[in-house]
Amino acid sequence: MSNSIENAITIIERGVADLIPRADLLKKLVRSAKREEPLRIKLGIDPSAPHLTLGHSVPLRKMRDLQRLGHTAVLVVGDFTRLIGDPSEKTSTRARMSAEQIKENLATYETQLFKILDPHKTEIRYNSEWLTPLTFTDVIEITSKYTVARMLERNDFSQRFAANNPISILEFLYPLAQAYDSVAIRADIELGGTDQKFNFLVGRDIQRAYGQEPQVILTVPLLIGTDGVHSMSQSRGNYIGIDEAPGEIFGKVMSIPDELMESYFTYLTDILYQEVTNLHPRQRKQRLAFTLVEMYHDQEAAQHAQEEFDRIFAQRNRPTEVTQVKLDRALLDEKGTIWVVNLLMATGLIESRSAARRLIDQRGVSINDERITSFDLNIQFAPPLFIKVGKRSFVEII
RNA sequence: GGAGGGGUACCGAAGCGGUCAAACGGGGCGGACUGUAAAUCCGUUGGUAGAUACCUACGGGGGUUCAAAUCCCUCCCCCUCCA
Repeated sequence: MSNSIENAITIIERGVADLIPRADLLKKLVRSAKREEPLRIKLGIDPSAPHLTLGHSVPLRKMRDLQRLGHTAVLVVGDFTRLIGDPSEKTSTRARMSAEQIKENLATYETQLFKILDPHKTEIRYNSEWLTPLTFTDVIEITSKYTVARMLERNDFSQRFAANNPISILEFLYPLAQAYDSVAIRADIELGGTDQKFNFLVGRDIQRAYGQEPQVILTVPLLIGTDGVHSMSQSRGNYIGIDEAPGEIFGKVMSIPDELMESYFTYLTDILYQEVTNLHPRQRKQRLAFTLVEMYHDQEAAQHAQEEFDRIFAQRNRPTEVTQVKLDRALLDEKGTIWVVNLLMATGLIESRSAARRLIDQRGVSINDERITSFDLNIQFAPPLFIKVGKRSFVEII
């Protein structure tokens, strides 16, 4: 075996959870090298939320590795499946979406995708392209190639079946549809999170049934979100978007539980965790935050974000830049004063007057660095008024 | 087709005529402590009200009652068992 193939395998295997079967990958790599034909690597993209998160970046970074080895990324957008939704899914994560919604989300995807991927080696395909034209006859043919028993091999299904929880027929169709995607794009490798393993395996079988060589399965671990408990997702709100502002990314990273640092370093950066274990946990996390901001913005932004962070949270100073909100002068009385509650509402940071009162009661509000202790208070309006709500929200009223 | 169980706030789950804006747990938010970490402790978690009052809320609609999340009717939805 040539050095370059060996080298490629090493790169591909780094940070991977499953590689099934390894021998097939080898075979494909060798053939690809010999024929100078790039492998087609499939990665499913779910258009259900507008941002790409650090969670998505895990398989995307793996994809980038593969691109660097010369292979082609084929991103399959599940627009068809999204249009249909899933009746048995109560978490609403699989709710039906309109074509417009999907389109809107997708519009924001490309620039985000190409922060990681090489656009010249990327194909973006929509599965409605080949799924929509299928007839019922076609669908029946596909279903005839798989059995219920095999479907029930999926953990999720078998558990629900055993617990007498409903499984809709449609859910059986999803893995088949996804498998058919692999047929349609002639995938050599399918890449994704470990939760996709079963679907990927179905893909192999269906490809075989259609006379294709089965794809190799490459899964990466699911990244735990900022809450330290559940995998990162936008519906859960425990995510960090790669298109978020530098300060946001930095702050969110600093708030992740320490236990997450190793996986974040390993799956999100090129830094080896062993290189940073000697640092104080706070320094280590700071390094992580800095690196991630640098990756998705630039070094200057990272520097700035770090300084701001220290300024606000370590030294408890005001941030250098604060959102400014112009006060509607009609809210002022003849004496030029304004009721605190109204002032807080003007910041746009608070949902209701009741919430504003609560916040004041809980000593969570300060104006010009002075803590407000009563909501029965009129403030002399001498702009700018610097208002702090909670630990991390600042507004300047002008 | 038949029998039964259920739909309560962000989630889970009590309540089953008044004392219910609704116990309890989780989550969220605020405060203390800190490394905006974790853990811990305290508070808070419908809206309006310059606050002891009002309005909207317990699947939808209608009714009984001085009074309903709680009783009745009806509709919708979910689950289980039998066929």
